[in-house]
Amino acid sequence: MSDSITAPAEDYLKAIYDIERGGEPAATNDIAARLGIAAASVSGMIRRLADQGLIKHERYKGTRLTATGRKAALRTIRRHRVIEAYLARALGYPWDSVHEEAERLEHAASDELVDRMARAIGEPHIDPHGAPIPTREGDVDETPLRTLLDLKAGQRCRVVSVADEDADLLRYVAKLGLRPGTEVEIVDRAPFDGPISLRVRPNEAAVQIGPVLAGLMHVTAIAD
Amino acid sequence: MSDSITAPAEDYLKAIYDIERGGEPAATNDIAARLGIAAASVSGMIRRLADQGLIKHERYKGTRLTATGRKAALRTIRRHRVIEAYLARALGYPWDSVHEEAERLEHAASDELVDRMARAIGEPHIDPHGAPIPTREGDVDETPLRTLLDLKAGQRCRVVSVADEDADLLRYVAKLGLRPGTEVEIVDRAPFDGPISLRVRPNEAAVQIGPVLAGLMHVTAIAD
DNA sequence: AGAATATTTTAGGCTCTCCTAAATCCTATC
DNA sequence: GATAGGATTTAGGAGAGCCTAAAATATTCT
Repeated sequence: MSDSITAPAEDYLKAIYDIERGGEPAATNDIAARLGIAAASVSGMIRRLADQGLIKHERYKGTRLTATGRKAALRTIRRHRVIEAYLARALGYPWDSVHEEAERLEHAASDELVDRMARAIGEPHIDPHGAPIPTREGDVDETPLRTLLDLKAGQRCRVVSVADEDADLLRYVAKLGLRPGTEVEIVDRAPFDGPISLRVRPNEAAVQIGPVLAGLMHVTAIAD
Repeated sequence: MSDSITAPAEDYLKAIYDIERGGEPAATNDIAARLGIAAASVSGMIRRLADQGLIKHERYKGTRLTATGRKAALRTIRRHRVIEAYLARALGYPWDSVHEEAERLEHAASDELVDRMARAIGEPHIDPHGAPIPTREGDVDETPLRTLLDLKAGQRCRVVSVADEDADLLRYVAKLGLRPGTEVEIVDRAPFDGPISLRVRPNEAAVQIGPVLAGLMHVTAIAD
């Protein structure tokens, strides 16, 4: 069975894909941190994945996905995001709790099921957090996104996605009115990594968010 | 983690539950056959399940579920059957292919998801093969069912369920018009375990089925 | 450069779930 | 009531995936 990809292996591939999007090969430590396991355990799995031709690893340097590995990662990501979208739209799940359920289902659902789910909700191209859903063929929009940290006071933008799956955080974001799709104006930015002041709705008080949260809010600038 | 039930353990409990319905404690060999693994492997798992208090095992005698084990088995069976029903009704799965998908999902789906699925399709009490769905509380109809083998020529009955999940077999059963709910009359029974002749629809030719298939067809007699 | 620090890998262990081969126990038949 | 044949269990082993502790390598700082 050296060709079959186990559930943990799928998680590694997803993690490596995400980290690698930053440009650099994925460091062992970063993979370990993202998966919440010991770095030593990652070394072991890296060997197995490399043996399967899913990744390319240079000792002490880092890890990159091969074309095969990338495809496998995107398949898992598609499953995950389609399932999230389906749970939210077809079964009434709140957006802050779809992630956890999808995290388990993505390893058990067949491609057939995922396709049926996608069809049932009209072939969505984003998940409930605004992240793009890869196509069956493995194409995704990989345009690098800006976050609220990249904008200056006075600029306007639209929230595209929230780069975190923590339920509490998502609930907080929703409470502030910052769900994907929302238009926002940067009212003010305090210096020294201070809070950012946003106008979410005209004629309402601005809301303040810290730089950590701001860095998780993917946005597109809106030409004025 | 001695209290958490792994996916393989859930499969053992389901198997034991099914076998035990025959009245006798489940034999190691029968469990092995049903799960498609070596008998020696079953001995090992039996020890673990007994340690967890899920089963009672008497060496060389057999295995029975404890109350806790029974509850766990029924929870898994509920998951499985709700998922089957949901796949068929909400996602258009053909009845012959829901089993395989449900077999994997049942170990990954949360109770929350299963309940939402059940609600979405109107809290069904049977799955696509006619098998009863246990309630959230773990109650099931365990009335012993008769099969076509228990009836004589001339008797009429209604197909309740098909006790097999093989896709080809299910397709064949459907082709004969013998889906659960169908009314059937025994036209003739050849002796010496010969074929059984059934009238499925009035004014149509009788169909013949062998004793193996007949033994899988659960029915209730209809008072004439 | 050389030492201190951080990262990564190796070594050795553990659990789970499966395997085959060999013992052990039960039962049914002669 | 001994024994053959079948069922069951034990013994020993394998691979996945995790762990901690220690060794190896890379990087950073003085």
